[in-house]
Amino acid sequence: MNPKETLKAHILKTATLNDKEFDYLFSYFKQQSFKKGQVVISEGDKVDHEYFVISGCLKAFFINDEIKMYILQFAMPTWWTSDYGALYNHTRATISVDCISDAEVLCLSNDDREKICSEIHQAEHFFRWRTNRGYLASQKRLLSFMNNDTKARYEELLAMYPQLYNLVPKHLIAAYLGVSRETLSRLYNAQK
Amino acid sequence: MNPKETLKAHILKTATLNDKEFDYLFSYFKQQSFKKGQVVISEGDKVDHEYFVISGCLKAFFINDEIKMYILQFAMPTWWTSDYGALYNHTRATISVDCISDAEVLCLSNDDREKICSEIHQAEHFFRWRTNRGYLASQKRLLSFMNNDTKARYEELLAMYPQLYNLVPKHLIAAYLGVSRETLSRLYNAQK
DNA sequence: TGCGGAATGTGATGTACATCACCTAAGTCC
DNA sequence: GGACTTAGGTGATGTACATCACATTCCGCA
Repeated sequence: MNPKETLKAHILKTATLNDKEFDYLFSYFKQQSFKKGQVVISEGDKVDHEYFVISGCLKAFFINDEIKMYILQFAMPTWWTSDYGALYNHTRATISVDCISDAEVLCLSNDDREKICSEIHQAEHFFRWRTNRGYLASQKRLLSFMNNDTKARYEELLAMYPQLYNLVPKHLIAAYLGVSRETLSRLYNAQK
Repeated sequence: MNPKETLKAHILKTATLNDKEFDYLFSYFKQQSFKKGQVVISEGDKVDHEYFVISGCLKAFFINDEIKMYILQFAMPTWWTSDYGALYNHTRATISVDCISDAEVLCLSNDDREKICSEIHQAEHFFRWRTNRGYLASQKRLLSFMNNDTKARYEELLAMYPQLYNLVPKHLIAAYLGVSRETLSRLYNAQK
């Protein structure tokens, strides 16, 4: 499926737009290609776009003072990613985004999103529901963090996204789970 | 400030509604009073309302298999609370909500919210931004969980909401931080 | 094709936290 | 106002994880 059809199918799941409206909306998106390892948003950047993933896999991550990385999100096809804190509050990026594999994305500016949302009620409806799903996912992950040990969270992650096992190096999985790579290694190499 | 004015001021911060539109929107809210300890949503309930806090403090929490409680949110005046997962997906409550103190709330059904959102574009706009803020807060808390130790998270919480220190028993603070009450007690009673 | 860096495995050791057990003080209810 | 419950403090002990150190394997690239 091409980028336009992918986005269309994605949006029509939650909003009702006719072809003309969708074409108008789509005209604000720019397609971009990235190579594996390429940086999309770097800490300190001015952030004014968000990204809809067509193919490949990106990661959104935070690096703390001790140069330790925590991954907030693996962004797979049909997922959206950016530093939303910086995007909405017009502050510099604290979250970085880069590419785990070659990737195709559709890119939309914050201003254009707000313009579309104010012009097309159903577009605003779509973005409300998209954020909603993100909120629920984040809350679920928070609960899992408090309630489950590392092993349970690891199995939960792989059950939800089996592709990650082959696609993503283990030290990045560890950075998503919030444990050291050594601990993760010991976990799934335990004899028992 | 009375409930109606409180809600109005809250909504007008992010949306543009004239008096007639706001009065119409407000007509869907029902006012409710709760006593300290009273239960608003109990695990297993059918959930069809969300709650806007006028006064007092509620908590939204999860209880795991070992009867350990984790607090997702302390809901203070002008905050919204519910089991949003259950509310949006029409499933039974896994999150419970009850009152830490006597409380006044305005209550809105899921159906009515969706009706209002489809009728008034600016209402949809408001609810998009509300969810947005929730999403960003949740993501921030997730990062804090991965990056900071308990002491730092405790100080972060009290710096952000100083009222909690007197309003909320310490074992509930511990349940919010995701540590045992013993650990929290030792933390701030340490001599050094 | 072979070199250098990245990814991964594994042992030794330290530490933050949980858990259990028990104690005291402060509500709260008939 | 005494009895019972709830909040909170503190010691002893166990454990899941981090950290450091080093070995090994993999893999892109000049």
